Amino acid sequence: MSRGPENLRLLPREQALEMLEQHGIAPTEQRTEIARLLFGRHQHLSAEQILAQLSTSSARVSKATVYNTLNLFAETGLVREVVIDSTKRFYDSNPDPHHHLFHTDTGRLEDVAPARVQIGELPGLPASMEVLGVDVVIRVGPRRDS
Amino acid sequence: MSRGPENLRLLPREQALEMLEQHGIAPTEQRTEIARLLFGRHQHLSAEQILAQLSTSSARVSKATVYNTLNLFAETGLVREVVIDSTKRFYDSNPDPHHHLFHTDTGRLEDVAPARVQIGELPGLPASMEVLGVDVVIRVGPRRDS
DNA sequence: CAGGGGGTTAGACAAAGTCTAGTTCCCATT
DNA sequence: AATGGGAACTAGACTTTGTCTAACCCCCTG
Ligand SMILES: [Mn+2]
Ligand SMILES: [Mn+2]
Ligand SMILES: [Zn+2]
Ligand SMILES: [Zn+2]
Repeated sequence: MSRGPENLRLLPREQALEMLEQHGIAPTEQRTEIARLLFGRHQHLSAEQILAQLSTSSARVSKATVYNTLNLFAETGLVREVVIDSTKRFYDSNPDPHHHLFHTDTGRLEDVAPARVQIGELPGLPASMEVLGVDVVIRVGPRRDS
Repeated sequence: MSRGPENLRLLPREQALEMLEQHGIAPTEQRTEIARLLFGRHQHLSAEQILAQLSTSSARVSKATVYNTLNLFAETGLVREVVIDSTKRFYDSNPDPHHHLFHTDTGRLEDVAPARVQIGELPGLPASMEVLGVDVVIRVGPRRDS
């Protein structure tokens, strides 16, 4: 289930700083490097993958900081946390609303345009509660001949 | 996050055996006890909760067997595995198609009628692939005043 | 120069789940 | 009756993912 380097790409430092700025996050060196890596493209990375990538690069970031930073990014809405594989959390760099196709054979996660899924109104939800998000995951896999 | 006994109820042994039978699962004592507990009502239990319940009852079942059995139940489609909190898997005894409301404050999972969730055609899905299921999770929580 | 707060770090720790090796049980064959 | 084999169960070691703790660094401010 561990996919390759996937053609690494880094967001220009300039833009990473801007993203942190807009979410009220103090722009430290480590946070900037994590943002540059994660937002270099639309992708779904686990903390483990980010940690591995950073450890090869010149920018060394500790495990604790990777986890702290990703939690911070998620809390402030900078990144979207996606839970599917029960053994791992993924961080989604695609900021637009969308859903996911989960390939059970490869463990890969693919984006799906939200237009393809329509959700009706929700029944009575207490006024004190609010909808924080709607996650739609379409699981696909090799046809199991019945 | 650990909720109480929740008014324990057991499925009659007769019916548990029938369920196992219908899914081609050999009816051992342990599997039967787990089925009786899980299917005693519509609910969402973690392996941990099942293990805890069984350890108090007269039927003693080991950790390995609880996990093995739940995996077996999920593979054969007897039970539905629901992943939300990445640190725990839930096993859903409600066999009917439905979606979930996840209360982020309590960690509780609530069933939602499958209402209108329409999936459009998925482009570029190879003929060798099939949709295994669609999971919709609506995350709700206390209104965070902004 | 002293104090304080935010941030980072290594490594200890915790929790969920898997794996291993030994055992029990059942049934079929001799 | 004895033997053999396979399926299932078990305790406990182990792995993986993520959190916590305590020390440290750095910068700012008084
Ligand atoms: Mn945003
Ligand atoms: Mn079924
Ligand atoms: Zn995505
Ligand atoms: Zn349910």
